Amino acid sequence: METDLFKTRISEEGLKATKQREEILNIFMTSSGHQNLAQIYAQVAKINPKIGYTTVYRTLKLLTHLGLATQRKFADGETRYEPASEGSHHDHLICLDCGKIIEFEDQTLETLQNGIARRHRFKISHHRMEIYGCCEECHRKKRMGRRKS
Amino acid sequence: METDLFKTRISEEGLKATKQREEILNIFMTSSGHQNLAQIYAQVAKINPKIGYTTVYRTLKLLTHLGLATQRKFADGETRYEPASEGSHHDHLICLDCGKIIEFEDQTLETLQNGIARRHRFKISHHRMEIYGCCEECHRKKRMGRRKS
DNA sequence: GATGAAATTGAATTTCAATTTCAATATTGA
DNA sequence: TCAATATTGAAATTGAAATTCAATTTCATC
Repeated sequence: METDLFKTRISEEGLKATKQREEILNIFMTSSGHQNLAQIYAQVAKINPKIGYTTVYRTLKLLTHLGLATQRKFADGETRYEPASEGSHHDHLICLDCGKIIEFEDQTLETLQNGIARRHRFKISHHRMEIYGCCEECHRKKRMGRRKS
Repeated sequence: METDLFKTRISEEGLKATKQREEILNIFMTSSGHQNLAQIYAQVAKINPKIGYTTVYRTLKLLTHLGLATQRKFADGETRYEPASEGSHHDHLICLDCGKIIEFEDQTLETLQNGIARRHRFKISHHRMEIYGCCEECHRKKRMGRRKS
């Protein structure tokens, strides 16, 4: 379980492993990813309603700091979190109709960005690539709808 | 001047061309781009302090709707605007040290995203690619600083 | 140029997520 | 166990974005 890594990392930082943090960690790590705070809090509250919103907020911030979570901001401006264990680097396809977020990895993209950076004498820290549009499912639904009318 | 296109577009939409809008448009179109509302408002206020923050806010929203401005949200979450006339499509290199935003265009990237979308049976509307890191200037400064100490 | 319906303005307010405060409580090492 | 220190969670605060509404302006028509 991630709990061990969590305990190690947390004591390395001189912080304390609490019931709440472990509970939030477990729920979060087994969650589907790309959730906003309200969604994560809702999951936590279902299991332990005594844990406050603030604690969930601070724990996600902590997990991000510890490298166990990744914070994402897509075009809608909401802050979302995903467990950091999922394939170290990937980008996203985002459906504008249903909000579905699909992850993808592309080695060519990584190579390409190196070239772009080199041309501008820019030292890369990280990048972000998002493709917005319509997912297969929504596209199919649209076609169906058109046919019916 | 863009004012003519603005007047055309605005009457097409059944809206009205006002002094404030024209003034904001002129200031914005000749600005350096990638500014947030507060920065644009500050520029406007310097020239005409009677124009309210709200009007600047609504005018930028309007210009975006008319296709004369583009709204951008980078990782810091701030909403920025750039005149839409600048090369129709481009992406950004963002310096984490000085905040500089460099635009780039890359045809290979466009081709690449088409492939990614096709593999996921995804219909592209648009994309966003940002590379974060350190610009040449800041990198040089860092090296200098290190040498001195 | 005058008129009035409709749109716009701008100060103030509201919204809402993100963040901070602070007193009560829990954790950890000695 | 104890004390030092960190954490919790309700409530308050912040700040950008968005809305409200009375006063004002625009513009097509006369």
